[in-house]
Amino acid sequence: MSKAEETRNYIIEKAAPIFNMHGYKGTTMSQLTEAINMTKGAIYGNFADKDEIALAAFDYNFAEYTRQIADVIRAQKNACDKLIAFASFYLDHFTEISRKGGCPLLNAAIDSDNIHPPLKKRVSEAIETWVRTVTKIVYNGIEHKQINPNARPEQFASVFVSLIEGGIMLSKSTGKTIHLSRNIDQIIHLVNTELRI
Amino acid sequence: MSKAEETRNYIIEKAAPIFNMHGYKGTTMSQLTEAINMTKGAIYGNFADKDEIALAAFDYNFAEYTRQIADVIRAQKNACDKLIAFASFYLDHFTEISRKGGCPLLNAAIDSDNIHPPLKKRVSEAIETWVRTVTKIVYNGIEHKQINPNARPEQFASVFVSLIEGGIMLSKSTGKTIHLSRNIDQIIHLVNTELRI
DNA sequence: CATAAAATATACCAAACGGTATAATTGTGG
DNA sequence: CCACAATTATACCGTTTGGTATATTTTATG
Repeated sequence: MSKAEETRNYIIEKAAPIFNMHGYKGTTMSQLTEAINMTKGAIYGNFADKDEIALAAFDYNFAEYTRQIADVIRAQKNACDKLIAFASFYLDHFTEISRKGGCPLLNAAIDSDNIHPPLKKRVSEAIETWVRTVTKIVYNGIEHKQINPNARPEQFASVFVSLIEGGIMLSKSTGKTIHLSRNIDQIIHLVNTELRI
Repeated sequence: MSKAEETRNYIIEKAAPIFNMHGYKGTTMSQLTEAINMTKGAIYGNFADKDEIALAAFDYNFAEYTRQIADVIRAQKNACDKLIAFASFYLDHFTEISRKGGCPLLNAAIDSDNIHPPLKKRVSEAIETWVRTVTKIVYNGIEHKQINPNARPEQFASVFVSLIEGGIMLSKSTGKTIHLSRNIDQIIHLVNTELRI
């Protein structure tokens, strides 16, 4: 990794939580220079504009979650257990997620809407990727006779993602973890009663 | 209603969708003067600062939904039907909701986080009010022997609100109504299989 | 170790930001 | 219809915004 790449990664790493916490418009170059500990000239030597940093920051945040979720899923063999581990990840790490400003997917989806089309497009794709991941787990479960063949994978995926995102929103906003906790319970209940064979 | 009140309401009415679409930081006084068709001096003659307009705009948006939802709920007698009508409202009016920038509760919750504590507090209270409304419907249903006494009202309420908000987020971001549609189906299914007697 | 190239800091820019003092206008009660 | 008060428009303020030209420093290479 060249020096340039290293610096670029360092900037993204520091900028990512700032953008996630304050949003695109809410994040200023001054905040970034302070957090990154570099001058504006230095940052602009590595990025064309604020947009490019914001997009890279979102990609970084999303990749970080993707990586962690992938680990959690891989650790389970049964499709139902994969889904439960997936959902439980958010409850188990809620404090940390909260400290970093909440779910980047949810934040960026709301934040980019009407103010940043390129970011919105990227968020939209990330969401679809995520829904597809859940859908695939269910299909695989059906294939391996771990999940009821009457299950509707797409239907389940939308509900699954919504319960997680909705739960994070409720718990983050009210400061009460119980909402997310109830939603994860619901997911586990759904998995065990409607999916699991 | 005095002239001053009338003007104040007019300003709020015009400002509300702007704030809902672009967020607090994303909304500028220039955007407001243009939409309201008044000069900055005139607006500042009716409001102390941007904050006051933003808070009033959120209250307006929330009240607007509260009013419509109340009508929809009142139209049904059975608690289960109230819940289904409540949820269906969002699917039936999704196009309009989308055009106005999505759910104000969700938008303001994300938008105010880390950048506007007074607004965040108000959003938090609004969310709790909303969850409590759903909870009460379930409790009333149990009381009137329309809902299974083993139902858990608080659990259901968190799931109910999350499925709606999560569905709006998914559908709004991806541009595909199907996500919200699946979630409303899930709510109806839950009501009919787990709540309804 | 000299030197060219790459990266960073300094100092600045125009534009847009939220906000305000004051003048012009409009509405209103006698 | 006049006079006073309330409202709105004009013109401006200091600050901050994202961004850049240029000087300085650091890094890599022969």
